[in-house]
Amino acid sequence: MLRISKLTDYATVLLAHLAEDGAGQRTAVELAEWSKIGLPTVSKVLKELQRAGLVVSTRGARGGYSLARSADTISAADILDAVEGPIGLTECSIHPGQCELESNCRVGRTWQRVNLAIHQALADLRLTDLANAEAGAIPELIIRIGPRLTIRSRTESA
Amino acid sequence: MLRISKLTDYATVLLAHLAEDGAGQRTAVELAEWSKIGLPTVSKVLKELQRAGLVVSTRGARGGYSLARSADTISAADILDAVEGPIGLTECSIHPGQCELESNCRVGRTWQRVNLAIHQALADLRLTDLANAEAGAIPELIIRIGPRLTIRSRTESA
DNA sequence: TGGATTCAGGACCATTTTAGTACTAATAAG
DNA sequence: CTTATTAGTACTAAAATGGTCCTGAATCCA
Repeated sequence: MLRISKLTDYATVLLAHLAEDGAGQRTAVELAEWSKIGLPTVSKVLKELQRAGLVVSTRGARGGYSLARSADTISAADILDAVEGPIGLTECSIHPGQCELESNCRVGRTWQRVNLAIHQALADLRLTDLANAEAGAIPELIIRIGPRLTIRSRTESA
Repeated sequence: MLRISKLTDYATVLLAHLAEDGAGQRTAVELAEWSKIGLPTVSKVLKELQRAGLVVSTRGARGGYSLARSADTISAADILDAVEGPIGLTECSIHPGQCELESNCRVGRTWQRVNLAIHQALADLRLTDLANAEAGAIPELIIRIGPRLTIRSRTESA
């Protein structure tokens, strides 16, 4: 099934920590120690998040990273886009017209719509939700593609 | 953003063709010529689909491949699972407990639920839909994660 | 001013994954 | 028996991924 990269996963872990009450500013070293992720890797991820504008950094002694805006204005889609770039589900999601198969291909359009739908759903999932998962902040999660069925999953499985 | 592999894309193209009216049985050679995908690759994909039970094959002269069951009982999730295996969005979606970060990690559970939701949504997207995308067979596509927002996208964008 | 701290920007490498190929064996038809 | 066609598997090449390292730039503080 679909996968997010480890680096994206790290990014969400780190951002969720920065989003905790009064976390304020943290250095890469602190975040690495807390998360048990290697320092160089933590640095790399944070640098990418900085470029994407999700965190702000201050250099020098007493520097560090903090969220660039409030946790409920940062979405999972923002994080994905920041770390993995806007990679589509299929080649033709990003570069339409470059696929030789397109003449025969009836499935491309559908994949593009699936891609869009997932993206939009993730845009509705906020860092606040990620950070407070166990507090039951995500009471339901619905993904529906096509008119037939709706699946609901309540917080505790099922 | 999330990505499906090229092989999975090929699989949907090929299956969609097999699902067309009266397509019946086709050889790997025919499918390769029609789709413009290389023969060895087509063969590889079809073999995987056969192992997964999505197509049936007959060997020997006059052999070939055809759908194992009707196109509306084959879902996009079936195809993904067949070609890519049940890879989760994150490591801990598949092997819970093997991640050193889990103690601190508040985000894992959420990703697992996103993973599940996407999977279930794809289970509702049938080969019939993929094959007939332009006939408007997918009037709406809704993915919702979290209680806040619902996004609808009608067939012709937006 | 100079040293210490901390981030920025790359280059770089190792490993894994993905895509694609090739070869041999098995099965079926005629 | 010959031809057509899939099954299985091993293999290779290319790309993506994860992770490291080094050098430079900003900032603080003594």
